Amino acid sequence: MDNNVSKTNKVSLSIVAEAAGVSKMTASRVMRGEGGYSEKTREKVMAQVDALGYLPNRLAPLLAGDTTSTFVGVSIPDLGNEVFAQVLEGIDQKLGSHGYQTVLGLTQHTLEKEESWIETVLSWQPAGLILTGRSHSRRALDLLMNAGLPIVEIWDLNSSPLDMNVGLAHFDSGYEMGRYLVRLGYKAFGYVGTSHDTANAASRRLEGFSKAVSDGGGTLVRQFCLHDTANFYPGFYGTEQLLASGAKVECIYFQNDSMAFGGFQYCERIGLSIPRDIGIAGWGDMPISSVLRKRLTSIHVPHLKLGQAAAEAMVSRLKGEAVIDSRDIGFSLVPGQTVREL
Amino acid sequence: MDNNVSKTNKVSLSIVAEAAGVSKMTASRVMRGEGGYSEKTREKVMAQVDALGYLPNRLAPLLAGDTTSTFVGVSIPDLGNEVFAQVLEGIDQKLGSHGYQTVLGLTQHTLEKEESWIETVLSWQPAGLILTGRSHSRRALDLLMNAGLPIVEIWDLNSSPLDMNVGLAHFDSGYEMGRYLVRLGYKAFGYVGTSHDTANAASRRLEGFSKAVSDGGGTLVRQFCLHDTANFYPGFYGTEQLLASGAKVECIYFQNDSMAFGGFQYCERIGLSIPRDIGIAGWGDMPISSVLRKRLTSIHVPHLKLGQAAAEAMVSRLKGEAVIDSRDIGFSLVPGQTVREL
DNA sequence: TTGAAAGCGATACCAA
DNA sequence: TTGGTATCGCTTTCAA
Repeated sequence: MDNNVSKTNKVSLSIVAEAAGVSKMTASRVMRGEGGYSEKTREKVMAQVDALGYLPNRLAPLLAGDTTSTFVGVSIPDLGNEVFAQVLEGIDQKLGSHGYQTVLGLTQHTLEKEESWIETVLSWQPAGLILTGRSHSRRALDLLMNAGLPIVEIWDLNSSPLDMNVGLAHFDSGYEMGRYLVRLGYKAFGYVGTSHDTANAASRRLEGFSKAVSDGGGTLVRQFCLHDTANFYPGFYGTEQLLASGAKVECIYFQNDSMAFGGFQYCERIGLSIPRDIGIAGWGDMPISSVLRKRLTSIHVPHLKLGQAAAEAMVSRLKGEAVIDSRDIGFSLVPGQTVREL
Repeated sequence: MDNNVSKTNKVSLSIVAEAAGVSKMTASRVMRGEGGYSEKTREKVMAQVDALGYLPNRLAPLLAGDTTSTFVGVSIPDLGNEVFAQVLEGIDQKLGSHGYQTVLGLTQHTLEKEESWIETVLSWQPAGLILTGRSHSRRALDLLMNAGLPIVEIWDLNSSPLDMNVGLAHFDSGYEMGRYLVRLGYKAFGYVGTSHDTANAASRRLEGFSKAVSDGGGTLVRQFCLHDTANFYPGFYGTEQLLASGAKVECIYFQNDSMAFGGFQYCERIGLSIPRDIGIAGWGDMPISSVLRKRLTSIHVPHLKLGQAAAEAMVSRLKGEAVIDSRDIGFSLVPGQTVREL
């Protein structure tokens, strides 16, 4: 009378056990291969596993609280910015190689989206969380504290992380670029970037840059922050706006290389020669730079490695190994050919 | 750093209920706001929810089988190819706006990784799966059949999808480009792409292109498939190899615009003028094209929309609404300025 | 080497 | 408007 043909052809462990003529427990032991059964039993069970296409339900042991889950929540601002795509790729690669899966959350740079994503993902009992950025909403912080699971905050270097931290000193990278450009003799600068919340890493780069410029006696004449993704076209368009504003700038600092390339293209389009007429500096040392005749003056950051290091920190912690709380992934200046020489 | 959290301060519904002096069921009703309780009771319960920082465990109702989960597995080949990053962004945006979350799987273009990811993700009872590509390993197919949940296969247009399908006719898009270029008078072609499994969409574009070329009396003189990501540098390097091989080509067809731009840069580097000396055609009408003085001759594909449409199909199905099994997202030829004129 | 029973957290169902 | 009980799939604990 009982057609086990219910709409979901769920094959559970007890069905397998029954078919194999053993108890649930025995079947469970065989599945986990932890010993305590005869070879003959193993064969009987495995035969049914294959025949029925049994796939364990990992939610059950998780509920029972014996195990910790194998997925890690990862929040990323957006994927239109190639830099974040690379970080995510690094995270997922490394997580995957250790048997963990990525649950993605795109926050679009807003703390509200991050908060609601955190709430949802937490309700699934993830093993841990990897979050981009150091600032979180009040409620998100409460949730995170309460959850008490491993957290890696990436991107920014953070002297007082929630838990673990992998990132780089954005302010310093901006400062170094500013100092470099001032030393080359530039005095009047422009900036083109995108604007999200004010507390993001790009703003901190700009702060560092700005400080270096004023420390060196130069001026940040004008800055344009567009409401857009930090990609090619906004760089192009932002540069158009900057130059059209009448600001006299000798060199433009961009949020990243994609935007810098967009700006580069705009400058050449209107007949400016680079670096003769105007200097261009980016950030990230992104892939496009490798094919340009004039390599972009930029800051090299190992994005993929940053993601991998974050995932490694998470995995180590989950395995109960010792983990360095904070890791500086570093950066280095790439002189390039888009600014004048000394 | 204190790990007073290791014991997981599990606040369960019964703890909340007890603290509020009501039964689990009453507390449950309040949490779900489905009515059937007094205002006073609601207040008592919510006060404890706040005080204890209670967060529901979504795994429990899932286990009981009453609900279907709110996460969708999404497999993507890689994120180094901007095109896929956009598709993923479209998927996650749309999924998120309907309360679903993305569980990411990067397959690195291998069926084996896809298979093992499918197995893992299935064991968490996802609501559905969105898979890139039409080909799956034998075992993956078995798993998918057995799971019996909604599946959207994206990227390729597929006349016999496992379930639902959102994509475009890659062969046709290659054919259209080939025909266009032949009509412009080109006879000898080269191709530069990346090689993964042979059954992927890019190969189908190449097949279509190749057919159009021979139909039009032209020749595909040489093709280079690199083991790399379809990004700028491989396009640059592949073009170098192609031209160094001594093949006489008048026009090069690339796997996508990123590679095409890399090739463009190589050609100009060695003094070739485009399109005077050699023609360049890409695919995808990717963001970089918007800032180039000479827009790339390409095929426009609405990547973000493709991702969104896939997520919409999934959500509709999950809501029990009628869904068109197969959706052609379309493409259109972008003439550009990197090939000769008629 | 095997099995029976309890329990994880939440909800459906039925009772009061 | 409330609460008790069974249940989902699996593992732990304790017995045989």
